[in-house]
Amino acid sequence: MTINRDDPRVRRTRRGLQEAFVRLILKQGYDSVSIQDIATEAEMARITFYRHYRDKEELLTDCLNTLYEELIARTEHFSPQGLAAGYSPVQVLYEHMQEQEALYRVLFSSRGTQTVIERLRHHIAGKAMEAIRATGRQPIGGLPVELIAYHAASAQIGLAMWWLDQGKPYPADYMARMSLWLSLRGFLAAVGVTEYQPPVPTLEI
Amino acid sequence: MTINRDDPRVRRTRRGLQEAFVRLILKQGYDSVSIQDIATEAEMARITFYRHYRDKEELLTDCLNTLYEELIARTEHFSPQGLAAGYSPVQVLYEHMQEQEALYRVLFSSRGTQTVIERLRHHIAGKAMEAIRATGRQPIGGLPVELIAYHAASAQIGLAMWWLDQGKPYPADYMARMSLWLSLRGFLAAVGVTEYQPPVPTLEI
DNA sequence: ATCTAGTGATACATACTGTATCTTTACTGT
DNA sequence: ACAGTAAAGATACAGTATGTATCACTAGAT
Repeated sequence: MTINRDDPRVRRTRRGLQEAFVRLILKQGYDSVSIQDIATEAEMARITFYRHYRDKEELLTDCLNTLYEELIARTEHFSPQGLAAGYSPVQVLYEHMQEQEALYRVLFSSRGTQTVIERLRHHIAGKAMEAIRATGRQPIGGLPVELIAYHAASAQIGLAMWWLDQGKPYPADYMARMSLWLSLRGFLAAVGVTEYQPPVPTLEI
Repeated sequence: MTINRDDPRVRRTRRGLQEAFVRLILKQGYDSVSIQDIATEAEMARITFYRHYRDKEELLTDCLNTLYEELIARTEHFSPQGLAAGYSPVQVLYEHMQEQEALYRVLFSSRGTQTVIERLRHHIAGKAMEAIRATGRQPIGGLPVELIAYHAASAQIGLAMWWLDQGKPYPADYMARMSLWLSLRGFLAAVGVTEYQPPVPTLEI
């Protein structure tokens, strides 16, 4: 007696619940949204929620899975060569974010722990900006300093998370030097490509 | 009639609650820990929790703030020059993670939305690994391919989050090209430093 | 030794969760 | 168009978590 997802009533209901949930999360944050809230916002009986989802978590996953699958489908076309050629899966990500801004905001929306990570990232980015200023140079191509700094800070924190998650496969000291080196010198230098130097992006085409 | 934090009983209580909370989060995940659970684990009356914290969220913040302050204090010593010289705030981060592994696991521990980000990061890292293989070269200095890939993927996603958070200050297209370029060429190239090339880190000292 | 402030025990109102039962409404296939 | 079926609505209820109030107890400061 499972529910038939092709039934138009079911599609309406599920879509209604998903959209209501997204609106509420953006308005008041994930934790403080109750299932009654979702049902009320979607103008449905509370019990209808339970006919489709076990809990809030499952509804959230459902919302974001669709988003994820959509993005993945679009990046499948890319050949590895595309990466160096300028147009890349990253481009697809940004386009997709433009289209699905609300859902991406939910995806990235913070819970308690996230704000501390945010502050940490901000702090590391600040250190990076100091380092840039200390060189006494202007970034080439008018690259915004903030952007360079957050790029580096995100890489450092992300790699640190990966390291813990993987059960610390390398020594901490090696990771730290490695992580910094990669931010300083970049992907191409890491694989020994020196003959190809991609052009610096500029704001005005 | 606020509580005096210098009272040894208060310090004991708060520390007990914090430690109990961390244990429970690592065991069963943030969402499924109730305040009663925390009190039981800390061997205290439930009402004692409310005398110190408004809710779970506040306790979590308290736990992580201490961690954050500790880390920040240690990175304050660094001059900007240190960054290029090899020893950096990143090194301090990894050392701190070694010491406070449990708390960092809580900090990075995932909620629903996080696992989708995780999958996204994994996917982008996969694309990056394809790109590395497509060059037909071996990473210099025996750098692990996975590490290079996750470094890049984290930077891309982190910068995308920053972009949304800042209210999309630059065009999506520019961000995408910029973000990719930074990963490819790195921080030093971005600020036009070509005369200094930091040595590639190696595993064995 | 005494006063004070923090903790424990108990109780209670409220809100949320998850399920059960029955009725009403909307879709499907013929 | 209509009968059969499956989903949604209405109502109710048990179980649990939250947040607060009151009073008794006990550890710490002087």
